[in-house]
Formats: sequence, structure tokens, C-alpha cells
Amino acid sequence: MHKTLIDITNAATILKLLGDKTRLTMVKILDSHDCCVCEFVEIFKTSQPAISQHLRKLKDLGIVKETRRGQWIIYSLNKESEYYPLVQNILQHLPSQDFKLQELEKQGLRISCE
Amino acid sequence: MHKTLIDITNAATILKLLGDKTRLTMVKILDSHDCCVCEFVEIFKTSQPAISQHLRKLKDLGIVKETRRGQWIIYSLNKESEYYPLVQNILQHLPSQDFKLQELEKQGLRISCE
DNA sequence: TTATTATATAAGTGAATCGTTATATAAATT
DNA sequence: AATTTATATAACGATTCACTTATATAATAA
Repeated sequence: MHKTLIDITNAATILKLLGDKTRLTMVKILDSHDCCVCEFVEIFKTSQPAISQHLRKLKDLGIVKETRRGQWIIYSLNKESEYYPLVQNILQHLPSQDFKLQELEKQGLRISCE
Repeated sequence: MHKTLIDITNAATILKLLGDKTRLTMVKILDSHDCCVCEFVEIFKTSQPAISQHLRKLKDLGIVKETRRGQWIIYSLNKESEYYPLVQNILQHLPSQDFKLQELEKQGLRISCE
């Protein structure tokens, strides 16, 4: 099986970053659906700056990328990242978090960014 | 492929624990060789309490286990851990750290615990 | 039994981390 | 042009974390 070896210092940095429940859940959600900031704000019931700061860290390491769509900024997993294989491997061990998006849809909050 | 799903809160805890260069390197080394505390002290060139504290955290989560052998306590990976498959998966992405043990042997320091 | 060696624990300190509030920027709407 | 909506950044406080020094425990050797 192909495995890109990752320098242990960089690997520790990535794992530390993913070692936060909010960020780990974000990444798991992004694994199946792109999302904008406002959706995460609803999902995690925390402040918008807190969400932006988490996304910034993920973006700084190249784990996620952003695309502007009008006034919204859509985040997605960066599949070109050298860390993507590791991230994918980790995510396989986690249960789907899609129910969080489904709750949003029930409340009609997901549509806001589409 | 069998994957044991890990609750996302526990997964974040595990990843945070592995998100430290010293602990991650320890676990990678333990993946191929059992080690005692004094070896880690030499390898990481840090204090004995610092090493003991790292091992304590890994032990508390069940990632490593210990066996006393005379005055030494030998640490090894706990392959029965529910987190072992995840840990294994992560370690596959890391380059071998055996060279650190080999350096010890050159200095005749590894033999001390055998 | 005393000293030595290996390891663990406790307490304290400085740095890193995460959330908050306040403010800035940028696009869309009026 | 002014307002609103979405997002980012800055500054600060509380908590967490990893290390240090000092001390405790436990096995071995003298």
C-alpha cells in the first residue's frame, strides 16, 4: 500500500492540530461535504471568530482550502496536500458526522449558504 | 478493511496525545522495540521525570503498557487497545526512528537495560 | 541495613492554546 | 452611497501543557 512518509516533526504538528474535537469534527464533515463558515458556527454553537481561527490553522497547514462564492467562503479538504493520505487514514476510524449537517437542514439553516 | 470506529471525542484525545514530537517518536520506536525509561532519557536528552510523565499519559490512555523487569520498567505498545488500529495506521506514515536506538547502541547505552 | 540505581510523583513556572469581545474587510443589498 | 451580511484579525484572559527541581518509592548491590 502506498504511504507517503511524513517527517515526524510535521506529523506531530498535524496530529496536534487534529487533536481538537472541533477541528477534528470539521475535517470529518468536510470529508463528505464542503461547508461555509456560517454553517460551522451553527453546528458548533460557538462564536464566528472561534470558527474562523480553527479554519485558519487548518488552512495554514494546507489541510483545507477555501473558495469564495459571493459573500460566502466555502471550505473544503485539500486533496493535494501531502498530508491528505494521513488525514484520510485517520478519518476512516471516525463515525460520520453528517447528522450534524442534517440537523442544520431540519432547521433550514443549511440553505443559507447555497 | 476492518476499522474500529472511535468516538470523536476519544479520537481527538488520542490525536492530541500523539501530537507531541517526543510522544509520537516514543510510540514509533515502541512499534519496533520495547524500551525502558532510561533508554528514552538518553534518546531524547531530556530529564527522567519528563520522560516518565510522557509515558504516564500514554499509559493512562492504554496506548502503552509496562512490565517490570528487576529494577527496570519495560514499556511496550498495548496491542489490545481499542486505539491500536488507529495508532498503527498513523505510524505507517512515519519514517522509522530505529536510528535513534542504533545511536544508543554505538554508545553502549542500550545494553544497560538488558 | 545502608547505598545505589531506576522510576514515579508533586509542585512550580513559562509558554502555548482556545475562547471571548472589539474591530476590520469585503461583497451584496437597498 | 449607506446598510447589511459574511468572514477575518487583533487583543486579552483563562486554562492547559511540558518542562524543571525536589522528593518519594522500589528493587538491587555492597
